[in-house]
Amino acid sequence: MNSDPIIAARSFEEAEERIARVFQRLPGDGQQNTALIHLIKHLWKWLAESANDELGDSGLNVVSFSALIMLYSAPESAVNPSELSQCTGETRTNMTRICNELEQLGLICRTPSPTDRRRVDLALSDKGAAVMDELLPKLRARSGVAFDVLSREEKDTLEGLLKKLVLAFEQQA
Amino acid sequence: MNSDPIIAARSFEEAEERIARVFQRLPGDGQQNTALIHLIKHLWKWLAESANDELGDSGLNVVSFSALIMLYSAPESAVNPSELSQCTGETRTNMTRICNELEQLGLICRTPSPTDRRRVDLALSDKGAAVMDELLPKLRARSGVAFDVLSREEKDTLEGLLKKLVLAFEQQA
DNA sequence: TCTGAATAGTACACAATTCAACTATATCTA
DNA sequence: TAGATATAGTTGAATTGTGTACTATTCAGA
Repeated sequence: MNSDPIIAARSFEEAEERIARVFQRLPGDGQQNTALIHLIKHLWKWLAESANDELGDSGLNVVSFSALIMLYSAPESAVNPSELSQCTGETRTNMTRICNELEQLGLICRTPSPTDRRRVDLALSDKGAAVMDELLPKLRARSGVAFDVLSREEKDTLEGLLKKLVLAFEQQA
Repeated sequence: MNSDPIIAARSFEEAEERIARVFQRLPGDGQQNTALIHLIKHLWKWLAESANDELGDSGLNVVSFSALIMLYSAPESAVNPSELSQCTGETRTNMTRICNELEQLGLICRTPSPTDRRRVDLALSDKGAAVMDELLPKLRARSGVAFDVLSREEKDTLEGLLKKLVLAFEQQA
């Protein structure tokens, strides 16, 4: 889809070489932390690029899609833009804009909260649910292919380590 | 620094709850992959926000800083914008703009490559090196605090798993 | 060696995101 | 209960990043 993809390694060897090259240039202590940061960044960039690619002509991108996931997965309960921005890691400002888009696409409905007049309750529309029914399997398949290089145990280990880091980071903030 | 920080968990419990909440809303198969994606995204967002915060009033952000790291770590060899964009994961377009900024700040020098007349050789200026001498320890300290929740063995494991994923992803692309 | 394909760098328009500020409402506390 | 403080949502300006297209140069193969 992109004419100038960010990550364009052609082969296993090329990718390894690139990583090694980056590491060579980061001497001294703290090297491993820096390496981990680079890996995490590249991973996220790839995941985002890949998802955006798959979403293609749906009019969605990875951010609006992740907002829809949250609504899709909790159809019974009301969700507010602020919660959404917390869950997705986007700013509230950006979430407002994303909700505008999603509303214009007819994928979500905004209604004033009956209990807190500052709030807006968000919900998937029928059309929104249908779109997600179609898109979710596609996206899962795409990321699944790559994640399947890890065994079940490795995924569990990775999840544990990443959670540990996220919690440490957030505790620090 | 930011008035509206993306990640604003107040406590360990709150963060755990938030993660659990996200996971609750992602039923079905592929759940773990989605969980991993969310963790990676949040981690990268936190790292970027944290670094940007530390960079503060230096006039740099996490992207221009990572470009400078590459130049700082290879002072002897010439580096081109394209290499830089590969290493940092930014588009070439963006790297051009970043180099413009860095040049205006007097942190880097652009000289035409003597061997390939399409290329531009980039190098840190003395001022650029001085700035990095000052900033690098700060940034390393900041990220170190959080990464230190992991033992040496855990970091090695994490690095191994992340590398495996990056390579798998890039191979697929 | 000539020609077509690939690469490096860039400019410009456009898209996405953030920052700062504001209104309205709710909550907390003296 | 009054006043201060915090939260929810939004807007407009500014920043940051991308898509497309272009020139110049190099490279690879007929």
